[in-house]
Amino acid sequence: MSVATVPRNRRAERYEATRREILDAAWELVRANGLDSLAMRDLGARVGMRAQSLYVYFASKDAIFDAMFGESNRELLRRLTALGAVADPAEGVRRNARTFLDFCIEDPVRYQLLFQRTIPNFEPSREAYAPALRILDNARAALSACGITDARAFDAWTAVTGGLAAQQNANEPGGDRWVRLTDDIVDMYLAYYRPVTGGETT
Amino acid sequence: MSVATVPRNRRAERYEATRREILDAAWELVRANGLDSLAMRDLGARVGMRAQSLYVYFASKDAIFDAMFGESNRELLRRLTALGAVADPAEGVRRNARTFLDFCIEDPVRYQLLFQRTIPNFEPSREAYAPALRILDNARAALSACGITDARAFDAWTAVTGGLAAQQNANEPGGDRWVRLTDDIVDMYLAYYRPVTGGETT
DNA sequence: GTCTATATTTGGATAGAC
DNA sequence: GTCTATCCAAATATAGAC
Repeated sequence: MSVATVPRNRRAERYEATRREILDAAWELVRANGLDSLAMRDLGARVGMRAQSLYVYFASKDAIFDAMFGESNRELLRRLTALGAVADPAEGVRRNARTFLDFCIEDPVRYQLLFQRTIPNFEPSREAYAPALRILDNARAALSACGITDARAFDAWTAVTGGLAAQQNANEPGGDRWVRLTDDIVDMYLAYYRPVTGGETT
Repeated sequence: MSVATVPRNRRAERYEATRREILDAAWELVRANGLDSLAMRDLGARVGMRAQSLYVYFASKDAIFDAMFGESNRELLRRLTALGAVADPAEGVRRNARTFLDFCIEDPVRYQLLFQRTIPNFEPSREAYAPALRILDNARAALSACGITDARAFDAWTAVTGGLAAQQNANEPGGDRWVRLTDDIVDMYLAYYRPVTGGETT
């Protein structure tokens, strides 16, 4: 249990801190002006640099979006895995849905970046995208605990939960007109797709 | 029953025909290259004009998008009203959903224009948007015939149908992995939201 | 009604000095 | 690692001749 096995590297630390600062500024700007109008000039100004200096920290504008995409995905995955186990599998599904939807509506711009893919030419890297797969696995596991394992049923799940988020952000960002229906929608879904034998057994 | 009460105006007809030509070319271009990369230069070239000459027919690029938005909305409304009456109200709901979803997936770019609102700064005019309200009324009427009149239930309806379209176009444009679930989703929805007394009575 | 010419804006990115 | 100086490209839109 050594206290400091890894020698600190002040240069690298400073570099990382600056990257972090740039990303934070980027989030502020896109929340204020929209995803598509993030400009390197503005971003530089926000952190007290010229646009050109940003290229020391990020290879391109898309690399900045990619970092934002990646950290958002990791955050959602973190929240979902933090939920832990519950006795009632239906409650597990409900919590999964609520967590997902809270995440989607608390920052519409982040939602747009992750799920709408509206930035011209931007394609997330495999690394940034990876957590999304585990997020889906997480939902699949929650449904599986309810005895729902069918692939079509899972597609129906992504459609109904995604639909709530989409309607909310498109028609009433910041409100709760659609997301407050989450529990109803989960009830409706489980009533239809849960096998009558019920249950989490194999 | 006069045959030609309105005198033809060859000049105006030519003008309208050219506008139509420009819009058709715009549709071709956005389907090929994406909504956001529609450029006046390219559009001009497509119809054999310089970009500048397009301004004789449309005041701005947004005016072109607005015309596209309007005609798409009118087309969807036309299809929905053409459905007419059915004996079984549940079948009416199903047809409404199928018609809507077919429309959404047959042209993902049109879907994006109407429902994703991803073009920077573009806001449809009131006139172009108007049919959307009647499209919603149409769905409300179909559900109402099933005894579903609650506002929350209607929001749930737009979420589940919209969710199918969104998932399909986002994850598998051109495919049917999600839209083929339409009838299941309608069954699920009606099973949950239809009052047990059932029925189309007043 | 179409053209040429041009204004204007915007924004990503590189080279090289310090 | 930050700067100045540029480059380059793309696009919308206007003015005015023909």
